[in-house]
Amino acid sequence: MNRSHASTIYELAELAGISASTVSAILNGSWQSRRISAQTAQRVQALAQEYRFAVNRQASGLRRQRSGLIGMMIPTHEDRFFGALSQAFERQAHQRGLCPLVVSTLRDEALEVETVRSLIAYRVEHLIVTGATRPDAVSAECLQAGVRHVNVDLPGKKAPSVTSDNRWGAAELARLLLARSAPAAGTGRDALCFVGGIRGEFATEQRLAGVRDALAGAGKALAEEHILCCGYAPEAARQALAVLCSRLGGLPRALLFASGITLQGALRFLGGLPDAQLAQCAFGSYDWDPYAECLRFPVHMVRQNVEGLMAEAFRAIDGEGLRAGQVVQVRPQLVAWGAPAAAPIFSPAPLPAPATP
Amino acid sequence: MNRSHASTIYELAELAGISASTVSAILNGSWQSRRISAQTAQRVQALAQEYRFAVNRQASGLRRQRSGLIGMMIPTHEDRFFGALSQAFERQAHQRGLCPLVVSTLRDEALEVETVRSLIAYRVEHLIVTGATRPDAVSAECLQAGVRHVNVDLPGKKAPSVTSDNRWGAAELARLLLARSAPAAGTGRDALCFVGGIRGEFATEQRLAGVRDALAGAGKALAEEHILCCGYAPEAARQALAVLCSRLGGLPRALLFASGITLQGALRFLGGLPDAQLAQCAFGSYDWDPYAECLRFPVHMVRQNVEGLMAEAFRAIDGEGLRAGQVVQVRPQLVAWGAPAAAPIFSPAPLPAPATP
DNA sequence: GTGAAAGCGCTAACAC
DNA sequence: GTGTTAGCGCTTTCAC
Repeated sequence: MNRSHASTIYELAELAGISASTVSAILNGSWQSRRISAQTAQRVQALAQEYRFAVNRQASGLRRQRSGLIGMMIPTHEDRFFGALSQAFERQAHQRGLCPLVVSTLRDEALEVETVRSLIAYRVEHLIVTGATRPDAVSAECLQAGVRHVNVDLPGKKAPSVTSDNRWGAAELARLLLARSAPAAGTGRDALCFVGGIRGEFATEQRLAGVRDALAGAGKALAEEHILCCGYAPEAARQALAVLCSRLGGLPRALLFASGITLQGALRFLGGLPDAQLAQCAFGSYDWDPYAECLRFPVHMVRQNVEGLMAEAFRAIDGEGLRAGQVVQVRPQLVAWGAPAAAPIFSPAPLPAPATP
Repeated sequence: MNRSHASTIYELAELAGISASTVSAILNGSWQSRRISAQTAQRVQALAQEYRFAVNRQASGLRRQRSGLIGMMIPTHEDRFFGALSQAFERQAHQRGLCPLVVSTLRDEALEVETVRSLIAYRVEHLIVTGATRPDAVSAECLQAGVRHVNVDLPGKKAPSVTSDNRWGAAELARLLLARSAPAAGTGRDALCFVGGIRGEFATEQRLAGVRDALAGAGKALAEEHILCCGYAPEAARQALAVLCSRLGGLPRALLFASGITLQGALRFLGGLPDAQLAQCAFGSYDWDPYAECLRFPVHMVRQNVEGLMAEAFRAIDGEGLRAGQVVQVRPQLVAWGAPAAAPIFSPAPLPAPATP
């Protein structure tokens, strides 16, 4: 054991002149209850520090039947919402002393199942499933393996679920869009149109319900031809919007995008339009993006409460109340364009004395 | 073993009426070389499928001395560049049959070291370290543990590194900004200013060097007072920009932002300015964001080659040539504003016959 | 206060 | 072609 690389507790024990079981107790914090002298404990800890000794978590996990891992599945890393969710997840996992495992599944059913199997093989203690296309297929795997889990964003029937209060959020946003846009009576453009998302999917249908609530409150209805659920690919959104506009003969009175990705795709089309045309439409997006606050035209947004969603998810994992199939809704925040920025307008002043270099 | 939950290969073996080692060989693919009959193999595979059996990777990892895990550290998930990098990482890890482990370290030195220790404890086979504030401290841990690793984005001395070709990219961008902006001779505003990043940090200094190259080519120099390295927090960028403008008496001729995050912060300030003022300045960002293509004002961008960076990183991990301290540069792409979008402009036409609903 | 020893679930060398 | 067996590095009961 004279190499500088003590790689097992046995080697470390030998260096310290004590037994492996004592070292083990010291390194995993159970030494107090074993009444090991503070002196030996310190000596071993110093030694471990010096050799940068890292306990083998595979071995300890195997023995203790606890991996210390917690998993999260997301559709993609390239999305602000899921990025923020990952960050909140990591923070809370860390707080509980668990090692977070974030994996993306690209909204692919087969990959979702494959991934959950892999996570189970590594014996994750819990799993948070976000935006799954088939949450119940994922749940089936978890249930078989006895892994406690929660759905976030998109709910399922076989596990507790936490979602954004889509209906409320969409209704608020739609009301705002109506208030900020002018009727275009007589033209084919006097409509609020919904773009993006997937028909039949929970979040989409809830958001549509919210839009209907808002329209009903204004004595209007949502016609089928004003619903363009083209999925979550940016290019599909661009195309759907182009078709819509050529059908209507211009932009509708208001556009509500189902997600940040949808807005992103729509911008490819909108970016090419002259300001005069853009001014005829009120834009809203169910998802928030800092850049969208500074576009050429106003976009109102709904910002999901990421920390709130994760907090509820962890509560569900702790077994606090929620049962399979139950859904907790977390209210998002309406970010009206121009309202919160409050950036002090810079007023050109006579050149002040230059600050000393 | 009459519960429906076979959780070890022993239970599965009993169900199949054969030995555990045979089951093991069948499940991990080594059965061909053990000349196990295709028949038994099929039988066991079917059984495993039926019971959704998942081999315990902690145990197999322990035994084989191979965890099957590969780690990646990133500063944050809430960033388009690192999000894209994570996605590319996952794809390539998956391709090699490794389970990807992405963890964020919030540009915090202590957290970086803590995290790498944790990953080593789980016995990751390799590690990709991106945007680390102290890559060499991370390397020290890896070297001690014998974990092969690469730095990406920010290089280190103790491991091979892969970075964006910052100097080239920044020079191209700066040249474009000069070409797209008008001199403001005689005023204090006739300057290209650099905002964001950290003085002394590799990427920042390289980008500054690129800017100097471009300026030199135009017979100009970069004055210290036009360099505002305020770190990577959006709010700091907003503030730095506000101070700069009140010092100069307006926006400078051109602004080059060190990162997407910096641009994001700057927008909080720029968003409050009237169009006339914005028109006096050319904007550029070293990082790409789809939203930024549709702002009220033109922003030119440098888009890093994420797939290329990861491909080089994996090559380095495979031990292909690179030595500790060596740096490979991957050339990014210049995205000039207005150039690539090519979104067909919608021309308002007489309302066409409505598509059948 | 500390050590010896069994076993977590798997793999691989060896035996037949 | 398949089974037996000895660990991988750790934790934990029990013994002293």
